[in-house]
Amino acid sequence: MASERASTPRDRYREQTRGEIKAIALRQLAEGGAQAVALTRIAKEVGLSGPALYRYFAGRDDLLSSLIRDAYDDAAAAVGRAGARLPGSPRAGLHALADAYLGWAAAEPQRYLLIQGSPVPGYSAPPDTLDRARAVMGPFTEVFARGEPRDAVRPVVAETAEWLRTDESAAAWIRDRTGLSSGDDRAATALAGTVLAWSALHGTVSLAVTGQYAGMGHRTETLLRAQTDALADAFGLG
Amino acid sequence: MASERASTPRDRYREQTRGEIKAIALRQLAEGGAQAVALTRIAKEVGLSGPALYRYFAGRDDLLSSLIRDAYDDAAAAVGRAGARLPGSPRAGLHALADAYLGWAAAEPQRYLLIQGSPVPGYSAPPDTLDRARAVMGPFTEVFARGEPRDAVRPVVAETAEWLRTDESAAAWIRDRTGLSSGDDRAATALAGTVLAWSALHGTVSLAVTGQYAGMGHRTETLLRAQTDALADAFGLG
DNA sequence: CAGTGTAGTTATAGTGTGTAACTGAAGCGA
DNA sequence: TCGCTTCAGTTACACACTATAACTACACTG
Repeated sequence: MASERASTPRDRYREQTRGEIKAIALRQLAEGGAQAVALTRIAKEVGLSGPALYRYFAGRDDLLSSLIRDAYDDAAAAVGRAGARLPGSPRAGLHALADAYLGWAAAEPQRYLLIQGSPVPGYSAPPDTLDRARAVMGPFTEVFARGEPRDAVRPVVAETAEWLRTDESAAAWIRDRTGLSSGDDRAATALAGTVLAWSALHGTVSLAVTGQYAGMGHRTETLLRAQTDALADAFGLG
Repeated sequence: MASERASTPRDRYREQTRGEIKAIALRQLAEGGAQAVALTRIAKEVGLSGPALYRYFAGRDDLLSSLIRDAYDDAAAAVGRAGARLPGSPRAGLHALADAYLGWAAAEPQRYLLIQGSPVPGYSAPPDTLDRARAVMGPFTEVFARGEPRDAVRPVVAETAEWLRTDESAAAWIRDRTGLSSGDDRAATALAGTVLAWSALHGTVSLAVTGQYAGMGHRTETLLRAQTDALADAFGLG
């Protein structure tokens, strides 16, 4: 995470302090959500006095952005690990990826909410967020590339094909992940499935993580499995 | 909303001031999200000085709770209006309800996030929230009561049936809405479909409302239609 | 060894929630 | 009508948090 190529002792010390600050911030995040990450209390804990933290982070937003980047990378790694050993059938692959996604979110609820929860107005995401968000969902493209869209999702595939025709960045991403050119129908299918999977996952996972299924007799895994199975049916995944 | 049966002039005055405060809070909410609702700035605007607001609301949480209650009622009314004139086919009915849900959320994004966004840790929802949340989704039960679950969603229906057997409050709710007894398979189908619809709607609508589809070539309506069509297929809605 | 950059300090400003103690007037019963 | 109570509203204050400014002291570099 923190580049260990720090040359001078000063740089090393700096990196170490930055790391300590982030570690405490991460704990505060886990305990009370983003809202609970407070520079003053971090400073007290790390043994510095208030404004000293501004030597290490430009401000609270900068610190949160750093946590957000790490969270995206961590989530992408978790989903990526599942993607690296996908089972043969696309449907089983989709389930494996969805389980990995839910598993990470359930293990790190506040970090999930940090990247997927409702953004606080006033906070603007760092520009590299799009790439990182794509990285999380990347493995899903490979699964849906093998789909054969049914009626329910055909309008989305059509819209996605149109999008791929005009957005070079999205086309390049799909090409890198699947090797499919933006003219290929399968590219649009892959991307459409990924977006729909993201939407479905987000719905169930965020409700689960915020405890809104509490008091209902549902296991989150069962709900998620139903969503992904319905999606797999809609994409004709075998 | 505000009971107009206030007897004494004092009560009337009080209700009026409460209304003014809520109106300003609502505007601040619309402009900057829940985080932007600040008692001090409300006080300045209404011409009072700070602590005076505590005569009208026990605190910031109390004011937000009041806005939350109103938002639930408003959302329930919007979905309920669609539910009152449902078309013949259950699938068309599901689409109409989903459109009404999305329509309300898109028209009032910050109020939608207030009730469905990630809750701020530290804030605890008022106890009558469950009833209000149920009221929003109520019309969906009638649509799914006519479903015939396919493989993808059968495990959820089974879990729901078990839940209905043990939770009298949930059973009573379904009975009131659909007239189905908790032993009836259709009761479990209705409730399972509603929970899955809630999850799918929440996923797509909250991503749309927080602008996370921006830059993608998707219309939210198309994505939502695909989700609901897939769900309709999974429940065999004609 | 002089000069520079940087980690750290205190002081201060600003914004927000919330409590305490007081003031003054409206409402009300005898 | 007098006097008590209730309540809207005030100022003063405590506390938490973000952030900037101005200063100090040390370490590194030429």
